[in-house]
Amino acid sequence: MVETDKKREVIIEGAIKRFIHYGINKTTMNEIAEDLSVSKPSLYYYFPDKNSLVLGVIDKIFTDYFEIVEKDRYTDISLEQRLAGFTEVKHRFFQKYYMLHLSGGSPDSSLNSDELKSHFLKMKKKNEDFHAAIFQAAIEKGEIAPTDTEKIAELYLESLAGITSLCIMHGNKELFPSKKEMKAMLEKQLSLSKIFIKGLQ
Amino acid sequence: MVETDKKREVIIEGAIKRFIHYGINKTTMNEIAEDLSVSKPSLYYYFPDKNSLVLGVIDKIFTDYFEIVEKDRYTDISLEQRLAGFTEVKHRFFQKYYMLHLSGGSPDSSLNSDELKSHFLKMKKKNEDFHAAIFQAAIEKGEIAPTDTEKIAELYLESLAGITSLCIMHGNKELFPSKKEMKAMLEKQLSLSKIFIKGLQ
DNA sequence: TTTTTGACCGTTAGAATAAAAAAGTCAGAA
DNA sequence: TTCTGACTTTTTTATTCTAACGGTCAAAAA
Repeated sequence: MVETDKKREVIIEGAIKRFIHYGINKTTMNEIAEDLSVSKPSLYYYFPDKNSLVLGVIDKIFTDYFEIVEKDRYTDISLEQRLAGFTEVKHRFFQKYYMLHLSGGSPDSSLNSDELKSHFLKMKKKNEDFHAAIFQAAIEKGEIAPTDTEKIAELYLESLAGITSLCIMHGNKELFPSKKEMKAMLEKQLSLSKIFIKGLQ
Repeated sequence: MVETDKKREVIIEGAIKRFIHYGINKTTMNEIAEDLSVSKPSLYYYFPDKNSLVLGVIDKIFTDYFEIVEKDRYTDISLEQRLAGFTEVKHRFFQKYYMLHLSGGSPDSSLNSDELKSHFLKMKKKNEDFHAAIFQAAIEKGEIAPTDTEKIAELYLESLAGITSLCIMHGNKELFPSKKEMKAMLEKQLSLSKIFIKGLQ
């Protein structure tokens, strides 16, 4: 039913608005329903439970992310430029969806259910595969030396994610990292990315 | 009074034994006193409060750490070997003192007081300076290209620390990361360290 | 038949309180 | 000067309670 999918989309977008501002745990199904001027049971007609809705939200966010990075996949730029671009995209998403605590290490971890965690790991794997393909292409172009692209992609992404993780934790107990911290974080990630690529040559 | 310092040392070592097993927050001053067969007020004679004792403990741990790495400072080995050695030392300390949650990002963060945090930052700075000097020496030897050693040292250490941080968080809610996770973490750090150095050449 | 809803139920997260245990103090003994 | 038993104050933990939340259902609306 295409009509059903449309409504699901509307609900997901409504949920995202709340989630971005208040976080997943502080957003109730009632609030989402009221925002959309429908009753709570309507929500439950389209999503069996809150977890499913959260899953839909996360899936949408990742779909959006992959859509953007896929666009850049076959552009003719250097590996360094490409990865810098991806880093910036990730950074934008990190900022926009910060309240959803998708980067893990959240104080009130929103992703408690095994279902969500497993889906999250799937997305992580997809991203690793995507980056592995990027590295593979770079090898074929002679930009970097041949290596185990899967391992390198994982290491590369975890190194950058680790810096994000540190930023979240060292955040002085504020709800939101400051603009300054955010900027410093991005710069560190770009520097590291640059050095990392050079180290692969 | 040298006798006083000796006693302080004994108390610190007793505290460490408890801290290693139960963590800082789950260790009481009474327990430390009983272990040493003294009364609680005796402890308070040598340390004005628990924070001071914790500070003493942390200071001792860092002193031990720096003592080890300083030894390797002027040995005639490659930068890669040297940093790999340091990484392994850090890893040993991380494992040994895991329950103290010195790497931050602890669920029950032991380091709440500003005094402790500031001391911790001092140790971090000292470690950064130490590594900056290592990088400087490597530049002078022609092992790596000239750069801003302070920035690079910070980035290098944070990259490795980030991996530790991810390891702690993704730890499946167990009290202790498994041997397997620990090994994987160390290997990632060594790989990253290697690539990082190569990227500095 | 598909979609929507008001009214309802069981569970849970959070506030409030009480009880326990911990940190920290002090007069005085060794 | 160093140490202790007995004490007070503060913090942590356990408990209770309640409001709010997630989720359901019979029935109405489309």
